[in-house]
Amino acid sequence: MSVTYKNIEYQCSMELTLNLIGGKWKSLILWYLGEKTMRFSELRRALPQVTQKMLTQQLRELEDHGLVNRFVYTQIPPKVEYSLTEAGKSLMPILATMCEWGQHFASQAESSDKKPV
Amino acid sequence: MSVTYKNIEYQCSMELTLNLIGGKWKSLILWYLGEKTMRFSELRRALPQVTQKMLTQQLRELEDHGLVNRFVYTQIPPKVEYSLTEAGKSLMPILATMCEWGQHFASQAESSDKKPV
DNA sequence: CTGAATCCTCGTCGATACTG
DNA sequence: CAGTATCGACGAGGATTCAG
Repeated sequence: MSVTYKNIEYQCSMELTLNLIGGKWKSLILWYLGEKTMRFSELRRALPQVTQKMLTQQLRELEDHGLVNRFVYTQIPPKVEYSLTEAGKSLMPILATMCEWGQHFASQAESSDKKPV
Repeated sequence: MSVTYKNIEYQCSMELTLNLIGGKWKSLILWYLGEKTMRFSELRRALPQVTQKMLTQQLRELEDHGLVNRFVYTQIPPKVEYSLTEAGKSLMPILATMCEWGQHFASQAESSDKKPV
């Protein structure tokens, strides 16, 4: 039942998965990278509400967990491209399912929230 | 693309889903309740590492989000049973998939982490 | 352009004590 | 049994500045 990753033990492997994608912006980052490889500045434009610090941090963690590839072009000005690893790609169906579920849930909630006035 | 729930707007409905199940102990609680209805004290025993405060808090949130039913037996001593709503049950396949993915991911990582000494 | 480093705030969570 | 209330520690995360 329990799983260990990076010296951290989880009661259930589901917890591990949530930890990998549950970062504040990770799911969105993965989602964008799922469509195409992106440069750092592209991601910044795509996610304006994410501070640079957080974007860098989340990308580092994703890279560290082997979900994202970081490719540096050694040149001036610097250019860095991010893309999904195979592990990252294998996550996409889950994210897609969560996307659908969330949409359905929200529309259900909306109709039941609309109490008669 | 964006979704609103409880007056909070998410860029993607996937974020909403993560918010609903991403609480520190929510996934585990849902997982247990997925197998059977449980009393508060049963959950406590099943999740010893969760403080009573957190357990109550997470259950309240799950209930508030319509994922968990709370049924109070009006008696002395008190008895409260928690179970999944239909929405909560519909979440189980996602949790199961995350469980499998996490397990697979961990075993992959393990083999590649074992660097030759 | 892509980052690292610092400071500071604010929410989360654990520990503890109390209640119907 | 099933909570609520309060306090304090801790860390995530934002704003800003500096660097290669």
